[in-house]
Amino acid sequence: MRVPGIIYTSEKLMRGMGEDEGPRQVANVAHLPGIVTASLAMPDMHWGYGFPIGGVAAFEMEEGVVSPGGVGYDINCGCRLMATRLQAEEIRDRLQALVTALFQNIPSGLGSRGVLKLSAKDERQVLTEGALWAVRHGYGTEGDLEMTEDRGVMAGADPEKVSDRALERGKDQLGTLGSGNHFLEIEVVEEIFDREAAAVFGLESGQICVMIHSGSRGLGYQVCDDYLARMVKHIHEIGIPLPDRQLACAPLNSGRGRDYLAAMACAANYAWTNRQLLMHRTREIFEKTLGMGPRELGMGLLYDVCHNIAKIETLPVGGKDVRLCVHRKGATRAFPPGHTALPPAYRKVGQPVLIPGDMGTGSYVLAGTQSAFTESFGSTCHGAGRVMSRTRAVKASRGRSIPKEMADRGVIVMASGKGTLMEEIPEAYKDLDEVVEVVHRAGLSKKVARLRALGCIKG
DNA sequence: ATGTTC
Repeated sequence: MRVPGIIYTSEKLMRGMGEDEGPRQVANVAHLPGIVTASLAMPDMHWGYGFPIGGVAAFEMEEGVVSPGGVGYDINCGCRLMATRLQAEEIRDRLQALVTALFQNIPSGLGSRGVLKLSAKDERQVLTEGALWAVRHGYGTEGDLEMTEDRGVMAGADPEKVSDRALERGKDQLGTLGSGNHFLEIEVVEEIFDREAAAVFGLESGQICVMIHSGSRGLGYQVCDDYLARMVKHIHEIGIPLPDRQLACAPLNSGRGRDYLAAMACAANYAWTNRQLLMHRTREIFEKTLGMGPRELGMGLLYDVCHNIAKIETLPVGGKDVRLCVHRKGATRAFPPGHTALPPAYRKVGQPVLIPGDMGTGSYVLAGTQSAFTESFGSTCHGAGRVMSRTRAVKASRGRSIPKEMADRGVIVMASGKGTLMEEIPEAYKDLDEVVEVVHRAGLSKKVARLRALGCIKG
């Protein structure tokens, strides 16, 4: 190991990890060339492809590497939260109608196709412009871009570096939710922990919000797969033996490294466009179902932030500002108060951090901190994190009616695939409250509000 | 996460 491994966790969460390979993977990552300070993991960490999910690793630009496994298969998987002007009691009687309408009008599930069929030219524009493409075509407003991390566009995207197969998979999946842990959820603000930050973010108790958790769909998957294959082929050129082939990577200053970053940026832009379209459709569905106008409904974007990405960022290392390639795989950016990357409206309190829970549980809104900036490369956790494999979860769900169990917990869940619900049972995940408590106490982000799920659509 | 191994 070139640097230490550091896991932010609690005794309870660590015990729950059992034989999980995550901690070993934290150590494996610490072998990579150019890694800076430490290989980190957040309390929601668990086994992933090469790098642990919930992992953070930063590499210096000259000697360092970029690794597709350090980003994950779902490039720019992330969350966006919309804050409505509605109070929970106003929509109690319309909740089922809303969930049904969302389920019927938002394509979800494995291989789902969207309403849009992109021309080759439009798809290239999506890949370079990101969420701006959606806004230019009438799906949302300039204000939405203001509240999206990096305004919903990553620089350096080059569609020439994206394979024909990835382009093919992407052309009809825009505006689709996907499968697995992805969801669109109607939630109510249940508890406020930080009144000042909540007020700045426009959150109040009893308020209805909508959380969208989705990513870059088949296109991002294909980009990851293509570049893993290419990097594994040249793995010997790294010059040192790697503890795991799944750590396949390329020097940041190599052709392969630059090509991956250019293709990854395309997938990131696709994901931001996707969440922008999902949000626009959600606004239309709320308006139609409730018979209300946009003014009355609110439904402004509170924030959109990704949790699977590699980004070139300037961060303090040993008291000096250094340009680094920060890999966040199942980890969320959590930039501090005053940082220029934040929308001016939020600069006083820090970046909104959106933490999706497991199915039907709800979400947290946190705020980024100065300690995250100096300690964890401006990063915090990304969710509850699996504690059970998908296959184990399916086994544990046999003979049960998951929708009924969710209904008994007071959450309406509609899903296109029965298998997904079985994989996503709450007991397959860690305790979200415990995960958030760890990052809060460690100072990596501070609790602002907890939202409880009311209705949820899934793949 | 993923047209769940073209």
